[in-house]
Amino acid sequence: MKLDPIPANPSDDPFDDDFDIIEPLCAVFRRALKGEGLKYTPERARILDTIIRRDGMFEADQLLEQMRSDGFRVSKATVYRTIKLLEDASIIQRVLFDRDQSHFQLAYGKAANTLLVRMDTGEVEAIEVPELIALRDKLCAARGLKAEGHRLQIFAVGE
Amino acid sequence: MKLDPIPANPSDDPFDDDFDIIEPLCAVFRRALKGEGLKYTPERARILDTIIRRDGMFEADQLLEQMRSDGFRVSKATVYRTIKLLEDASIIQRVLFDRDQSHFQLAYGKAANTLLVRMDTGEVEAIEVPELIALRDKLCAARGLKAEGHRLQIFAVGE
DNA sequence: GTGCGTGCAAAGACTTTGCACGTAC
DNA sequence: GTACGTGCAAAGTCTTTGCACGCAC
Repeated sequence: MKLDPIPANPSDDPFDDDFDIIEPLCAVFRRALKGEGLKYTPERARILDTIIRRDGMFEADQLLEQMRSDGFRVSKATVYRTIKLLEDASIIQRVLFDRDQSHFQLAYGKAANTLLVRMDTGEVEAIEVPELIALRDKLCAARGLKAEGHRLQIFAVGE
Repeated sequence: MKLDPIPANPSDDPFDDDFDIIEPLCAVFRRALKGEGLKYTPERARILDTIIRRDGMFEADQLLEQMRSDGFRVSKATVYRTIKLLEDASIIQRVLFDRDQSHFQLAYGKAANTLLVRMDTGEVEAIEVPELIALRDKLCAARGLKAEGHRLQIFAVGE
């Protein structure tokens, strides 16, 4: 994929009002930015909105392509920079199951560190596994360590 | 890291006889290569041997550096090409917990899919967690799926 | 108005590939 | 002797960064 120069924008104003129809997360992001002395820009709002609409795993340039096909002017650099901010704000999290590219998913409000990956359909579902915390803490304690987090990916197929 | 040109070789003959002191895995690799009509070369033997001696997680250029400091002439390209062959032969497996680089580990004979990553020291230990299989199978069964594999990373610090 | 943000191009980091020469079989 | 392998350099990908202009606060 090799698209850097931004194509002309079909709609004149890239900043219109329905970009934040999903209020809560935008508010979270806004607050996080303000806390760092950073600004809530149309581009950042759009990017988060696009992520929310996708509602699934995404890659940086999927996001870029989708935004462009939706008629938004955004640069690759801004997408990457915003992804980093969203990660810092714990609104999205990096997944890492493909060696070529980083994948991300919404993470806010859930500790989505267990993924059920369907190898036949490609679907990825974030699931809750409370038992894992106990298991992980036990394993660490047995070695004199303190668990700070974990990540589990389960690969499955329908039967 | 930026070292491509191979430095002059301290020992004249890069191919001496103790490169395959650990017989079994070399034999496995040799057989796998023969099966594909490929050749068992000194470089390939050395690379596998170096991996076995390390006995832990490794990255492509760690391998390269170690081989060079051991006095072997090998190129980056050959290391990458051989890693791919070893992966195909299921002798090593790719780990993916760092977004910058692929990590690998010996895979032959064990299913090392749980990693304990020490965030303070950077150490990574592959551990066995039999309970995980049952847990994972249960989660899949509850959704009408069949588990094919899993991968767990636990992040911890000393206390 | 100031300082952060954006787009663009270029640089970076890891990995892959084309080519000519060399070697395992 | 032939086909595969190697080293080197260059190209490829994904991601990051320097810079000048622009906008949110």
